[in-house]
Amino acid sequence: MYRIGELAGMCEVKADTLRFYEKHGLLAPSMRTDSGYRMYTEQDANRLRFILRAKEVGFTLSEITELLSIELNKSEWACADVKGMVDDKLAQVEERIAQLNVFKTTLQALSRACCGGPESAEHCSILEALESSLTEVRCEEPGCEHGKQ
Amino acid sequence: MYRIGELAGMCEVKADTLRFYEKHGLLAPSMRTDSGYRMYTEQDANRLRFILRAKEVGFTLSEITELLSIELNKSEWACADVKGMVDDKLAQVEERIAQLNVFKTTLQALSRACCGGPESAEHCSILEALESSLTEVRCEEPGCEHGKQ
DNA sequence: ATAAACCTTGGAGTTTAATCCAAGGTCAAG
DNA sequence: CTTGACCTTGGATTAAACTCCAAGGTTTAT
Ligand SMILES: [Zn+2]
Ligand SMILES: [Zn+2]
Ligand SMILES: [Zn+2]
Ligand SMILES: [Zn+2]
Repeated sequence: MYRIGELAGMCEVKADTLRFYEKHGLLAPSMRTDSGYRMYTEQDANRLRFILRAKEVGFTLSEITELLSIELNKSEWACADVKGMVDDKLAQVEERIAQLNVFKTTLQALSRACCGGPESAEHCSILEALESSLTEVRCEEPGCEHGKQ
Repeated sequence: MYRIGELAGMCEVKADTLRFYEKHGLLAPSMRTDSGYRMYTEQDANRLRFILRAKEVGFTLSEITELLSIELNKSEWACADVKGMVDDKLAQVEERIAQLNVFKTTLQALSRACCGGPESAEHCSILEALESSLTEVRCEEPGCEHGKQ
């Protein structure tokens, strides 16, 4: 049996986080002492580890709530349900990666187009691209060939 | 000159968003009518387009505020300053992509390990992995070979 | 002259995942 | 029997970027 601070220390979260999880229905201690202290069992600790592992994979707390409700009633759910959640999350992650790759490509083009020198940004091709269009990225600084064919 | 709704429609944002940008110092209309209506000039519209392009690249509004302050005082800044911001953002984006790739890899392993069939999730390898460790991903369903060497 | 479509303001709500605070109660050591 | 470390509660705050609302004023067209 662990007090809140012990369990928190063990799992490298803050006690506040455990209270937060309790308030949001993810993890309640199995007991309280007579004086009201939360006492977590080993089973509670395992539940917390489940939560933290699911977070590592990118599930939100509300998705984890769903996962937990499956987990403690496994026989009423099919593999398909569980795998569906994983695949949905995978699709979300992939979509976000794709969007970030668009950002990345544009940022790389902007970076390449600017000489990054100490001269005035008056003709900085990054600013000019943002002013007019992200598709035209060329450095106009005299003597600077960045971004030019 | 555009009324707020016109400019919003033109740039495919909501009028509320323009009021929000004004409250946060990103974009104020150059004039008001006698009755208090916001009137945006073509220059204001260009500033909005600048903001929206910067958002497309993944800058936050507070970064865009900084970018705008450079943009309207270009001569006091160097190319290095501007490129520095782009490169910082690029590094952030790359870091986030790397984290998401970790999620993705683990999710793929989880997905591969589960048969996704209609049978009970009692022995679902996804749940088991979350219960014990993300590194052990194997399907224990009788007859199911997913995730097994 | 009246209805529809637009605009104004201030303020509250949304989402996510905590984090922090104040005022007070509990427990073990010395 | 008093410190100090720990615990309790409820409620406020954070960041980000909107989004919505109510109550009322303005414009424009019919
Ligand atoms: Zn240059
Ligand atoms: Zn430059
Ligand atoms: Zn299976
Ligand atoms: Zn399964």
